[in-house]
Formats: sequence, C-alpha cells, structure tokens
Amino acid sequence: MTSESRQPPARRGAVRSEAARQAILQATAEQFATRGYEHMSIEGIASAAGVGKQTIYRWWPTKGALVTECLLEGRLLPDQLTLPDTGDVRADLRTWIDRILTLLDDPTGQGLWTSLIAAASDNVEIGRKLHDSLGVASSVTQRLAAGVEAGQLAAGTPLTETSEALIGAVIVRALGRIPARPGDADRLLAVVLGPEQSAG
Amino acid sequence: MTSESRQPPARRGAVRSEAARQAILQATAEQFATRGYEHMSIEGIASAAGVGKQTIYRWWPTKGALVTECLLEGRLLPDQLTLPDTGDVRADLRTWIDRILTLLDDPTGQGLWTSLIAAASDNVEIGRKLHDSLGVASSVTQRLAAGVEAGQLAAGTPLTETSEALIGAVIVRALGRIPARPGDADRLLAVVLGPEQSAG
Amino acid sequence: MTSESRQPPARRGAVRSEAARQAILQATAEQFATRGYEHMSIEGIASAAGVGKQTIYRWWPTKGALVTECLLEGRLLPDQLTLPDTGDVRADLRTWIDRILTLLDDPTGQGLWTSLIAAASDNVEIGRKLHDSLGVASSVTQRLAAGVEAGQLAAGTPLTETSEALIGAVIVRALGRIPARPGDADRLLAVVLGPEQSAG
Amino acid sequence: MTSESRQPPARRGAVRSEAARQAILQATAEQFATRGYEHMSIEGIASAAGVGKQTIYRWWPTKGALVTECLLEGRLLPDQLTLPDTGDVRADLRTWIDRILTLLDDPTGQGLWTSLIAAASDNVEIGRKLHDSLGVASSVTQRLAAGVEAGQLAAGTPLTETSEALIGAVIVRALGRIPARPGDADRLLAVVLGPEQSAG
DNA sequence: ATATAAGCGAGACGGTACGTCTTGTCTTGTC
DNA sequence: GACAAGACAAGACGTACCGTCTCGCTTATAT
Repeated sequence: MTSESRQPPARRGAVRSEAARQAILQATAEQFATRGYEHMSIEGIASAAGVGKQTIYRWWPTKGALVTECLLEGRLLPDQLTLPDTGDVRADLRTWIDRILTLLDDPTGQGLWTSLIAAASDNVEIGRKLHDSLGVASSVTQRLAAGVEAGQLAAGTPLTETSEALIGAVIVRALGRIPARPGDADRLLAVVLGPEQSAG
Repeated sequence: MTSESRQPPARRGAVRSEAARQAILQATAEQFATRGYEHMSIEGIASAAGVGKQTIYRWWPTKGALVTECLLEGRLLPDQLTLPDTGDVRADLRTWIDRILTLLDDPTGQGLWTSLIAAASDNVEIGRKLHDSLGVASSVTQRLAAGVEAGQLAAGTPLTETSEALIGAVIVRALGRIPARPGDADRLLAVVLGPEQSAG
Repeated sequence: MTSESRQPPARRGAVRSEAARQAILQATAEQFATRGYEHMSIEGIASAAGVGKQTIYRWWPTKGALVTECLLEGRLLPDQLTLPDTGDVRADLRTWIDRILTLLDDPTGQGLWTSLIAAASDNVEIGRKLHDSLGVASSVTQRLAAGVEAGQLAAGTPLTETSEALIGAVIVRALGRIPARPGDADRLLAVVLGPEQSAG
Repeated sequence: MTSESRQPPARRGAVRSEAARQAILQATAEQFATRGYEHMSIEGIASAAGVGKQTIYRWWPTKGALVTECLLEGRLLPDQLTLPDTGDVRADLRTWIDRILTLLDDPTGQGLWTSLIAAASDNVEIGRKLHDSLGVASSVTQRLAAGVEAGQLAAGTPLTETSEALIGAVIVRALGRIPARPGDADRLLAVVLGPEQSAG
C-alpha cells in the first residue's frame, strides 16, 4: 500500500497561480528595498504586482510572513553576503565581514539591513530566521566548527556565542549607521576569535 | 560689557508648557512599552496625555524623535540595566548580561528590546543613540578601559569592537527571542574577553 | 444585433452599497436640519451613518455635492412646501407663501431655509438647483403659465421674473428672520401679480 | 454742569488701538472678497493684519460680527451699488438693478454677493442688516415712498413688500449664478412696479 | 457536457491613524 | 491694560492603508 493510495477527495477549482506568487514576492522585495519594512504597504505591493489584495491575504497572513518568504528565497539579500569558503576560516570571515560593513556605507545597503532588523523585531518568525539562518546556525557556525576541527581555532570555542557576537557586532553597527573603517573586520575577529597567531 | 548684555529681542508669547511635555513623554513611554514602537500612535499618545495632537507635532517632528527623547531621559529602560560597578569588570559584565538575558525571557522585557531595536532601525537618531549611549561609548567601554588599566583585561583589547560584540550578541538573541540558559553570560564573556584566568 | 450587444468591458469589483448611500443621505439630511450647512461635519455624518469617511469621499467630492443630492431627493424640504393646485393660481400661491412664511417663524424651519441659502451661496450646483427647481423653473413658473392661459393673470406677464420676485421676497425675509404678519402673502401677491381683481 | 463732568471711574491702562481696528477691518474685507465668508479664517485675518488673535476676539465675538462691522462701514460693497437719485424713481431703480446684475457676471462680484448671503444666513445680525439697510428700510424704500408721493408710482403700493421683491429677485439670481441678459431690469420692474406708463 | 468550486483582478466597505489647519482661550513680556 | 506673539486642548479636514467582503471571470476537477 503506497502512501499515495489513500488520497483526499482531490479538491476542485483553479489551482494557485505561480505567476501571481512570483509577482507578489518580486514586488515585496522591491518595496522592502525601496521603502523599508515599516513603510511598505500591502496595497502598494498588490498594485505593483498587478494583483488583488485578497490574493495576498489568501496566502500570507501578515506582512511579516511575506517578507519571511522573500528572505528564505534569497530575494532580500545580495549574493555577495554568503560566507565564502577558501579553506581558511579566519580569512573567509574577514572577507565576509568586510563586505557587510562596506555594504553598510551605501544608503541602499543600510536600508536593507535596518529594514531586515525592523522586520525581525516586528515578527518573531523573521527574528528566528535571522538568528538561525542568516549565520548563527548554518554557514557561520558550521565554518567555525570546521575551523575548530582543523585546528585553526582554539578547541572549546563556544560556537553559538561566537556566531552571535560576530553577527551582533555587525547589527549594532548597522543600527548606529557607523561607517566602515579599515581594519574593522580584523579588530572584530581579534576580539571574538582571539588574536591572530602569527609566526610561531 | 559682558556677553550677556547684548540679548536677543527676547521672544514674546507663552512659554512651552513643561506639564504638557512631561505628560507626553510619560504617555509615550507607556505606549512604547505596551504596544511597541511600530504600533503605538501619536493620536493615542495625545489622548492619553490629555494633550492636543498639535502640541506633539509642534515640538517633535516624528515618532522617532519622541522616542529618542524618552530614551535620553531614561524613561524607556529600567534602572537595573545600568552596568554595576563592584571593581571587578568581568563580574560586573556577567551580572549585567545576565540581567538583560533574563529580562528577555519575560514578554514585556522582550517587547521593550525589540521595540527599541525597531525604533533604532526606523530612526537614525535612535540608532546612533543606542550605539553611543546604551553601552558602546559610555558605561561599557569606560569600564573596559578601566579593566585594561587595572590589568584585569588584556592590554591592547580593542574597546569599541569589544563593546559592539557584547551588545550585539544580546541584540541578536533578542531578535531571535532566544530563552536564556545558565552559563550564557559566561560563555559570551569567554568568547569576547578571552577565557577566564582561574587560579594561577 | 442591437446596439446594446457590444457592452463596455463590464466593470469588476464589488458594486456600490445602496444601504451605505441611503444611510449617508439620511444622516446628511439630519445634520443639515440640526446643525446647519456650515456647521455640519463630514466626520459627524460618517459616524452617524455608521460608515467610513472614505465611503463618503469616494462618491461625493464635497459637502455641497452631498447636500445637493439630498435636495434632489427631496430629503431637505418638507412636503408641505410643494405648491398646491386647486385651479385658482392666486389662491394657491397665497396658501403656499403663507405656509413658507409661517415655517420661518419656527427656529427649525428658519434654520432649514438659512442653511439652504448658505449651501446655495457656497455651492454653485446647489444655487442652480435652488433657482431651477425649488420653484422658478418647475412648479411656480408652470402654474403662472397656466394662470396666464386661463386668463387669471395678465397676458404678457414675464414668468421668470415673477417667480424670481416671489421666491426672492421669501428668501429676503428668511435672511432677515422677519416674523410673519397677517396679510403678508396678500400684499406680496398684490405687488408681484398686480392688485386682485375683485367683483367684476 | 456739562455732560462730561460726571465721569465713570476712569478706566486705567492703554486705550483701544485704532490702527489695529482699521487693519483688522481692512484684512477682513480683503479675505471676505478673496476667500468668501465661509472659508475665511480669523487666524488669516490676524496674520494679514499683523495683529494678535486675541485683539480680534477682544472686540468682536464672532466672525459674523466682524463682517457686520465691515458691512456697516461700507467696506464690503462697492460705491456703485448705492441707489442713484435723478428724480425719476423708475429710471434710478433700473440703473441700480442693472449695475447689480452686471456685477454678478464677474466672478469677483458674484463671490461678493454669495459671501454676503452666506454671512446673512449664518448670522442673524448680518441678515437683519441686509434686510434693513442694504435696501429695504433705507434707500430703496425711501425712494419708493418718494415715488408714490410724486405720483410716479401707484398710491397704496406696499413699500416693504415691493423692496423685498426687488432685492429678493436679485438675490435669487445671485444664488443661481444667472448671467444678466438685456431687459432683465425692465422686466423685473414691470413685474414689481407694474407696466411702465408710456405715453398716456 | 455540465455542474461545482476554488483562484483571480478589481474594488467597495467600516475603520484607524496620519499630519495639517483652525477655533477660541490662556500666558508672557512690551509698550 | 491693550497689544503681538504664540502655546494650548479640541476637533475636523482629506488621505493612506488596514483586513474583510463582494463581484464577475477564469480554470479545473467530479459527476
């Protein structure tokens, strides 16, 4: 007996329109970047997407859910924000943090971050997502674990706390709209991972 | 002839009402705690303060400015959030972080933090204030400097980055609504200040 | 194939709510009578009608338009203000003018008239309507024409000017809040239609 | 003993500023002509007159009172609106009505009249003034009386009603924004004063 | 084939809040 | 004590969105 054999009565009626879904997510990402999480409107998204409001409300309960889905689909954050992997954990983290801090100097990038943070504070789901996936759980923590294993980082380093401190520092700077200065990434890594072991 | 002798034409008209100002800030702080930054309304504040809307708009251009002033007057954050000072920097920081993390377990405290973060992302001023005064510039950094001087912390510790990492970690946890677990503060301090020098 | 077969694209979306329209006109008429044209508020009407303000603004551009529609639907003026028709033009006009002048002694009736006049001076549409339909074009002028034809009035009487003089006299008295005295209607008719042809 | 000898307790303090009074009345007349009775604001008058609002409220209870005083001082109506006096009552009235009807073709003149009417319907005082002084009591009625005495008008003409009908007809046309046509004044006079006695 | 049902675009609805404007009163300091 | 300036509580203005609810159409099974 396969799992497909006992099917539900197979609902009638039109099926969800993928075109509408795409248009909505697209418009959401644009409004998010343009107006920011707080100041974007469902009505604006609907109209920009050429879609009835109800089509949004049918599938997403809140603005937060809409943004979450955009976030999960990678429509909100530029590709350059993924942690690179060259084998050298410390160098990769430095590159990554540098990119983020540089992004913060540009008003658009700044708006993106602050909007993301606003979304996270308004919406538990997004907050959780940010904590879990933007770095803490996945990429960053994994690379840290790999770094410990490879002997590049001190054994016994508390991974979660290290990730939190790194991401957190970046967020604090985003909120403060602090412009990047040379060496920022280095200093931050020195604080969080300990001073660099140079030559012996 | 003193510099006071040449006074400006001495403006006429009624002077700003301190009573109204107090009532407004009071009501703002309450609404901030109750409904959160995003969902509090100027109209609600005016009505709660027994004040005309115009009296608010006359003195504060935006909701953000209103909240900033509350923040500066210490109406938003409970007293227990000031960094204690027993002489032992590390112990003081542990106590302080513990208190914050504990506060985050309570929905009210959580709302307070997330609202503050939302305010900071919406409003440059608040963001800067948060970065400068909630800890980075003043109390935390000063204590860190004192700690370095007293030999309790490693010489050459980058103070700003250390503060940012500490506060940032807390903010990340606030956004993720992560419940506090025993030892959190210790682990965080181990990461940021380096492992504790026990016995010898 | 008739000309109706090629219809316009048949607009979609919910249709205008007749219930809301009725409630709004009803509330408007009440506020008009109670508070007068100048001192009635859209907000008050909306709230009395149990309707969102936008529903009013969606369909009527101004307070004046709202009142005009009430006027056209006969919601503003009591029924007794229609010109009676017994066959004797002069007697009918006397009855009619008497009724109006009497109405003006009562504060409510006075407010009704002055409000109507205020509305007419504020709003071209209403002014035109008042001139055309309250009497000049329709009932009064028609009865005058009939009177001329029946030989009850002098041939060559300028109908428009006669109507205007009659209505105008009433309006002037309304504006002056002049109390009615016996014989007023008679004297006015004597002036405008000429002295009554008694006996012969 | 002169009438000045028994003075009241002789109030102290500054005396009413005639300059302020003039500036206020001037500004009122301008706003009345420009924006109309309903849409002019005390605040606007105060600011245009370079005067504190309180100075207005100190001396006039309402907007209506302010306008009344302007009316009485002849600041609202142009000079050409005084009834001429050549000895021939009928000709004088024709000239006068012609002027008024012509004035109504110009938007400014129209606004003036409709504003005046609006003021009269809002404000009993103004209404009475309009009824009494714009024509009924003073100039028009007096000339009519003179005309009767001189045998130019039929004896027994009810003066008040005749005035009311004349002024009223003009007001009705103002409210209807009816453009003037040649012969209007003649026809109106024919209706109200009876047909012209030509050659007979 | 034909009912039946869901999705869709459009958009009206009852509301809440916005930020502005005006009202009439009160207060301050000058003349 | 009148005045210019201007703050104040109150509240209406007209606009923008909210989230819900009809409409009339277009798909898709299910009979």
